[in-house]
Amino acid sequence: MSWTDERIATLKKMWEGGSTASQIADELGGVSRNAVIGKAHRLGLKSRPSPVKAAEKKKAAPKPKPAPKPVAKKAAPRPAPTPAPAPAKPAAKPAPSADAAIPSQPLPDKRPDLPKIVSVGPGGFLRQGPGDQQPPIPPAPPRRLVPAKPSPEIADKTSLLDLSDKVCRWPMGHPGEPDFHFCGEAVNPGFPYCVEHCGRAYQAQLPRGARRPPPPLPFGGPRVR
DNA sequence: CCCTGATTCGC
DNA sequence: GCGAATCAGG
Repeated sequence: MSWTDERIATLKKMWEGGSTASQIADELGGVSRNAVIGKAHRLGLKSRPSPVKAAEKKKAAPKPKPAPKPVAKKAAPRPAPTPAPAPAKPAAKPAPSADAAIPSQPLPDKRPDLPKIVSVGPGGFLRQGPGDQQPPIPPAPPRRLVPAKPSPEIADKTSLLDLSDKVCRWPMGHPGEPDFHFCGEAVNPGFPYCVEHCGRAYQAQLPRGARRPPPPLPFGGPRVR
């Protein structure tokens, strides 16, 4: 297996999305977890909450004066850009007598700060049937759209990075090919594909013997692994 | 043990 | 450049 643009794109996307190297490797197929990590490093991607590095201790890193302010600011005192300190504690909390002490709920400080789940199907499209497709997907990753537009050739094509739940995810061409992209048409509401490709994806089962020529599967068939 | 990512090093 | 082997923390 070689690192094609598409595979690298997927690697980057998933890596930055928080997927583990194992997940990425499994998704890409044909590569090991180590290969993914190695590639990620070579690409300049790095770190992220790594269990091993998390235990990094601070040693002799004296940085008491973080005041490298090269910009000589004139008489324009900044109006406190970063206030918002935690409400510490209001000195004295007037306890209402010795009774009627309504025990404030401990409130288990739950923070929905879950890691983004990046679930990319084989080839980068999300599979779902007409019947079962609803809640799980919406959490559209608040991915930040970056100026990543490397390939001018496919500038007007729908790339893996352009997929959303509003555009047709039908793959055009094959992953690995330089012009591989996705349909990108407006989806048939409720489906991951546009009307035309829904017709391709969801075909009524015909009686035996009356089969039509093989409907082209995405990518030309399931991946062999 | 399992998992994780980091690093090394022969290819 | 690649990735298995190895290392090291959780």
